Amino acid sequence: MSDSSFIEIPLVHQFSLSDTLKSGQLFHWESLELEGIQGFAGCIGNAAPSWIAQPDANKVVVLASELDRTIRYFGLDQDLQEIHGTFPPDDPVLEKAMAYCPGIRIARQPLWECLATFITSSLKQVAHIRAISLKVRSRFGNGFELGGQEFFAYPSPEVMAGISEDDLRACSLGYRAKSLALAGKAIAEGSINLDLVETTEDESLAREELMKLHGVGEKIANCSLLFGCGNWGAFPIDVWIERILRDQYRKRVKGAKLQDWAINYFGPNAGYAQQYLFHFARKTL
DNA sequence: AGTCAGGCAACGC
DNA sequence: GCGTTGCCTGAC
Repeated sequence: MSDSSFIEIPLVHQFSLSDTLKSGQLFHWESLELEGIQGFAGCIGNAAPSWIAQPDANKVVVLASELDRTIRYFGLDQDLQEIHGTFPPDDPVLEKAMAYCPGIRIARQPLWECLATFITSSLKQVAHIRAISLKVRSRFGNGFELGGQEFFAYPSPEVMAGISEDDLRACSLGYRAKSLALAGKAIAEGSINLDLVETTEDESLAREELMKLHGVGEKIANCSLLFGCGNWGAFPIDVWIERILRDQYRKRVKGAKLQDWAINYFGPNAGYAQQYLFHFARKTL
């Protein structure tokens, strides 16, 4: 591979590849050194693997062949100032969280692999989610070679629909195997329409469509909207966010009431604010 | 050995 | 509507 296969991306705003990869939205990127540069590689959708590295804070390089895909996926084209401008003013907790990890971006994952991965995340820790993702990809997804390592795309809904629940259970999925198998079938046969979820302007319609799936509740639906549909207004509440809203923001309510408060308080990019709070809470509290 | 995780559905009230 | 309980698995 020649030097010309890399392209350096001009950074307009702060970016931290490492924080973004560790912020609980992406679970399949693996460290890979190419031509002496330490980076990370992974498949985006069904395409050949992408690779990205950040040799120093202001320098990001990617594979030229996957340039546009990688920029879009990691949100390197996003206008952070505009997003931050919609956050509530004078919020010391959010300011502290943003100062802790100012380079986090919300990725734009292909919706199906995002949804499927979060279906498998229920009541699991990050290391488990990574292990499950790797097993599902390597057993059932298309394989590619890059830099002497093998990488796998996430199996399509059609492929997933053809896998038995027992074969999925062999990927350490436990009771989540049923949900994943059913989701593949529902999407492959068209009873759940992911194109609608992705394109509709009606957020509640999109959320309801996702929640028709067995194993998809409020939290996983919101993760899919936020990380898979670019809907930065969606605000997933997991135990970490619930904890920080309770302890730092002194909110005593739960469930739908907490959700309503957060959407209203954090504004149109509430989900983006959530990502800073989440990473901050998980790493420091 | 028991407990507990980045949730959900089913069931009880 | 609200609160409780079981669920696969792996890590401590």
